[in-house]
Amino acid sequence: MGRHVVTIKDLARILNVSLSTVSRALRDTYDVNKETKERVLALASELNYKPNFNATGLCHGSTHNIGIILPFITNYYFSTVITGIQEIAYNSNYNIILYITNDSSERELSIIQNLSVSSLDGLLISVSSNSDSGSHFKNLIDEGLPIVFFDRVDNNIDTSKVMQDDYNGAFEAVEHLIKNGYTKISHLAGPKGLHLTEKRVNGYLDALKNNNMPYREEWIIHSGFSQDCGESDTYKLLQCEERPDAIFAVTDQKAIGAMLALKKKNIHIGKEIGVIGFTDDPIGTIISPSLTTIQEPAFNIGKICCELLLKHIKKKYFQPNEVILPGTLIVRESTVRN
Amino acid sequence: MGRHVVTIKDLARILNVSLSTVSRALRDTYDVNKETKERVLALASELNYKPNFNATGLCHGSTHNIGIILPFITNYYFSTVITGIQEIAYNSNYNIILYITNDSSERELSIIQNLSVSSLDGLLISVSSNSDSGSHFKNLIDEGLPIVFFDRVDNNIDTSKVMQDDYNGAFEAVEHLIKNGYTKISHLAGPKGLHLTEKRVNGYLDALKNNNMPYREEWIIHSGFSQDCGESDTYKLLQCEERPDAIFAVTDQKAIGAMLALKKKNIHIGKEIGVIGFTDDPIGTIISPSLTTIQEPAFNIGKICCELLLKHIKKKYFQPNEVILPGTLIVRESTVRN
DNA sequence: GTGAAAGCGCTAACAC
DNA sequence: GTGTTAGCGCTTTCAC
Repeated sequence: MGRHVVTIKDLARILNVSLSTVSRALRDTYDVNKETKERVLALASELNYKPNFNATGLCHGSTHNIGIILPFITNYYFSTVITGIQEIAYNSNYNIILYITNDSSERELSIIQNLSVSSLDGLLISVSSNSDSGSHFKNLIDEGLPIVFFDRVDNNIDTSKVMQDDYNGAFEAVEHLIKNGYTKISHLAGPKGLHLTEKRVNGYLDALKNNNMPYREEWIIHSGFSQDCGESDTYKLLQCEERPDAIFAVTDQKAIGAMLALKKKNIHIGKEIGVIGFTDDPIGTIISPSLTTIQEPAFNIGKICCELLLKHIKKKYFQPNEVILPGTLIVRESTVRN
Repeated sequence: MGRHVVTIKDLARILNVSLSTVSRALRDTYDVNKETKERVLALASELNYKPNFNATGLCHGSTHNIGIILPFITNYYFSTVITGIQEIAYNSNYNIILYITNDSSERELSIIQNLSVSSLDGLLISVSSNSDSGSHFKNLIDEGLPIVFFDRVDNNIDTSKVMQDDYNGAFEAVEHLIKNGYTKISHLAGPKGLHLTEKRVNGYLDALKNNNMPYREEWIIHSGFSQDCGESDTYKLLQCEERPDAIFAVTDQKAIGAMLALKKKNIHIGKEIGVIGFTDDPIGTIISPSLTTIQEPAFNIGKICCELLLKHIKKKYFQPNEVILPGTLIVRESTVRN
């Protein structure tokens, strides 16, 4: 009961061999008498021996823990990314330690400042809006901690990054609207200062330009990622001097907010105003009309950023790598002008 | 660069005092000369000293890590519970290590078997469907690891549990349907063998009985928690000899599936067939008609189970505690017979 | 009030 | 092929 866990010492005592022999047998390394090894392994499994990670960690200077710092887990995108990360980590025998910032830059800062570098082998990060933690990330990197950014990256830091193709996704979304006959296309953008926001805005602007479509400053509104922001921004859009006939939202969440606003105003989605999102949250198939969107490869982003991090951990000087995964246009009802 | 992290030794050398003095100063314990202490603290903060958790863990036999084992994180309920857990853990300086079973009992088993008890101070668990890990949980407990179950509990194990009031929630859901004039009430139940499933079934049955409502075996269908299950089960329900006029679904996800099926069959939700769920997933306000449901206190469940676990960790023989949190009926459009 | 030394569980030279 | 020993970073007696 009293929490006595079996140690290597117990095994050695019982089998009447030395600690090192047990250690060697357990790790299947060096030459150990086959028979001895089998006896050790048998006893270990019988007594349910498990190595103490604190001890192995101390010896190796490693912990088999990787940290994840991200804004939220309560949305489809992030929870799916984590599931992807976890898939790779699990198969490679790494634990994942979760830190949630609630998209608050203060919380993010406090997490990083209190982070014990020695209790982590590596770190996966998606920064908060208005993050001012750049220099702290740099400190961590200087202390030798491998870091990979995903989705919301900090562009001033030279390390590996994994993200969807924000620019081309936005470009494709807007071209889709244009092809379907919409001519006054607005954009519900993300918070300013986020790399992802900027990329999607640029994709939006370039698609308009490339197709000689009109652009008005009042058609682009920056705010948070929430559904509520999408809803209230849409009311503003409806007040525009020149009312838009289509909305490209930076995320599905905001697109859903927009649709709710349009419904409340009895505006026919698709026919009167087209709506396209970005994510492919399953909710887009449940809402009516269903939501056209750019699908993000969330699960793969999780897998790939974890794989990349593990490479960094294994090779001391692995070259920083930037991976950009393409999105896929998924056409549904919200952009059909029937 | 070469990953040299500042240690207590560095501080001692630089300040020309002994290791123990530094250690004592840092932990604000024993008598340390006020001035010495200040010097140590100043240098520590200047050099950004962080204790090595592996080392402190080894000394104390503790790690400040708590594990969470659960089926999924990609749904509203679980991701919200985790956010609650994280809130408490963060404030108490504990890390959370995430293990996802994908609702597979094999994966769950493998996770538990490979769990190094010595790398965890405690464990929070929501079991997978068809879990057969009971005896393994018992082993962990015998080894002295504090465990708290939440939501999906294993009833054969004597330890703390935190859950919503499944029985009364179901009871209230069904009474609500009855009050609104529905008389042939069906139940899309969860997988057999899960305590939660059973409780909700019992609440359903007792509410029918108490109100002298008819009950037919064909009106209750057991299957998984997914939306797809809800959808296909609903088609079965529509084939019943005596077609039900209301559906109580074990979760909002299944209720959503049911609504989708009803919509495809052009059945008027509310008027022809009422639908009520259990969770209060935000999607219930987005779908049309909006979904009546029993709200689960997911965030609080997370907070409370984490608080309870911390109590177990601190007191060696803390009495197992069963906490049951009430749900709240939230009436929306899907149960209105307009 | 401070230092020396042992030890947490394990690994890794270094002997033999 | 196996044992001995030092040491990872820190805490904690036990001296002084």
